[in-house]
Amino acid sequence: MVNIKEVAKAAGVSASTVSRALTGKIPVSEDARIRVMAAVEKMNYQPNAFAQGLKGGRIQTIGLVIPNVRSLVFPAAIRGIEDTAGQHGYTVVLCNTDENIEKERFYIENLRRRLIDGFIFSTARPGHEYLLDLPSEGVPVVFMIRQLGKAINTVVLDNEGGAYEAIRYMLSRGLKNIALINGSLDLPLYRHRYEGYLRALQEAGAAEPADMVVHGISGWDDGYQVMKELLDKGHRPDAVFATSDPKAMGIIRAIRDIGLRVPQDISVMGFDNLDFSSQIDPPLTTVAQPFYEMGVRACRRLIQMIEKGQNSRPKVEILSAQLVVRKSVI
Amino acid sequence: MVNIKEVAKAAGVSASTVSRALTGKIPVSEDARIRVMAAVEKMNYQPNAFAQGLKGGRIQTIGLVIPNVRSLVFPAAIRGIEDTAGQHGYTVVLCNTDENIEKERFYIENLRRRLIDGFIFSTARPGHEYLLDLPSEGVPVVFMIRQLGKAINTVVLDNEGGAYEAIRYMLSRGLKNIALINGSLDLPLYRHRYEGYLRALQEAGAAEPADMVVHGISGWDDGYQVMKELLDKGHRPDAVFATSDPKAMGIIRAIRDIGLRVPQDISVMGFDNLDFSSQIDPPLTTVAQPFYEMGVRACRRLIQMIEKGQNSRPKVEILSAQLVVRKSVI
DNA sequence: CTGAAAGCGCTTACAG
DNA sequence: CTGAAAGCGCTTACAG
Repeated sequence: MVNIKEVAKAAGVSASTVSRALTGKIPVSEDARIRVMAAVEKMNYQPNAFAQGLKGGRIQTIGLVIPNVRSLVFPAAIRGIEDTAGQHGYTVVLCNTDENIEKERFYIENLRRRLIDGFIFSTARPGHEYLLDLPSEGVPVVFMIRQLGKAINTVVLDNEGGAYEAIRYMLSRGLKNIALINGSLDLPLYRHRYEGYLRALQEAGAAEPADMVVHGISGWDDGYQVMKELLDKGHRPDAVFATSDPKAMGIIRAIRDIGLRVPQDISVMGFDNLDFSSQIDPPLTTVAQPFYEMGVRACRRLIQMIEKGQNSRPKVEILSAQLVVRKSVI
Repeated sequence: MVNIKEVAKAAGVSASTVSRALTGKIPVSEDARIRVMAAVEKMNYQPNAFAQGLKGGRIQTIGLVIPNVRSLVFPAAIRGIEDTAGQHGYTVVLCNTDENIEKERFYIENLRRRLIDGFIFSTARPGHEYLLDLPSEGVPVVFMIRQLGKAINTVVLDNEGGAYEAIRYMLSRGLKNIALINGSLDLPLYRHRYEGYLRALQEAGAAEPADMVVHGISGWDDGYQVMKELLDKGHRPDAVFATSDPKAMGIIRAIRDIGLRVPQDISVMGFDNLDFSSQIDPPLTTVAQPFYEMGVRACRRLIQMIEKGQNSRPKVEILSAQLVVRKSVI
């Protein structure tokens, strides 16, 4: 590959001038600039990123740390990040941690060694407080989807509001006895969905049906299992609020397995609006998360921190959820 | 971050010796090695990857170029790649091209500038023949899922065999009139599935039902649309072979929309075995692709090429498909 | 086996 | 505005 000296020679200037013309921070005569640009163009010169990185410059790479790409919530967010990164000339390194703190630490060390410019984490949760120290070590960090305190720039959903609207809608449809099948309360996002559920119930003067409120459920198999147990115990809620679309899918299967219909006998509300949630039977009524947009915002914020520095107080950006009415709620 | 000189000082040796002790290619006295290792450990020294890269070493990063992470076939393959890469100390840069050749070229240039060690492409298709030149420019390349000739190391599915088995199974269930709703014949993988379909039909002495064979269909919306048209025209196949699970989902919706049942009235066979294909109603009978395994193999091969060089002829590795019987075929 | 030195390809303070 | 030089942190051929 052609280097800066060859370009300098071709343009009839010094390497310094080529560098200055290219970075654009230090003034260069118009004449020199034109000759350099012509040579760069002609020779298809691309500065060596290692040399630039070694000089303490940015390498224009960000690390994206998530639990698992196979979890259906992440692909859209990844696209948002990657598209935005690409527009700014950045590249994205993908890391899956499986919620495993060892893997997470490994990736952080490994990536810092490469002097990654910054990180986006979707792995924040209790036990991962050491992530909060990264900024003080000079590493720009943004949290996305999941949060952990307020000391880090964060982009999340209004989980409380989304759940609240979902329950309000179900109540408005005449549904009264609404079970909740929720994820782990370790994660604020599930805690907030629970709080939204409770608020809507309270406002309607309804009591929490405590024996039909289950936390710590994840994915369709778990969802199927817990719903089956509820049904086996004789519970017959009017509706179930599943705080993720996969759980909703398992729940629908369990309901049908005992010969009941969705939504005629039991309504099911999901949460996420995954790409295929419109395709299942019945098409899922659910709360949409703007995953792509979250990715875009998280990435923009990170790049801004990388390029302009963190000059203001960290901000927790909360995006609105949106109810998507389809056919799984009566 | 601590650099090699500080480690050298602490260990009472020269930087050269530290480097040699660490890389391990050039002999170092046992005594020196121990002192170096102790200092490295104590100071938590990590060599600067830029400096190493600048010296012409490997940067231990591979570029993964796919059409779109949101396409449900990729996440599992990505995990296979990333897990394997991680085991070897490699990091994965993810690039989405949306089948757009400009984006693809942009990424290739951008990544080569960073001296990526090699590429895995899932974007091979007619029009992308320039990818075939990469190896001659010294860039290790592996194709995964999609192939383009035989000049590149490739990991793909036995698409012909998978389709053949699917049709054989349907025939064995007494299904005769089997429609085909297929993807674009531009891609060898769909061409091969078509060939498998034809072979099974021929062997059974059945003719190709030409007016119920449609190519160029992609995704559930397309699948829904084309099935609806077929049905509207009065076609009533015994079964439909959809060459992807998303197409199968759209097809099932279309069948139900006109009041027919799956599989009692029309059976539907998918292809892919996506994570959620067991969860839909009816649970999808389909042909499983070992996506994770394909990722593992592709990544292993690439790392081998990076570290050992391409010393043998390129190989096209063909993995077996497996029929997964569930409930959408009678 | 070991150290001093050169050099990878940039950027930037220094001197003009 | 411009060039020569230093230096980022490594690795490795060179000399011993």
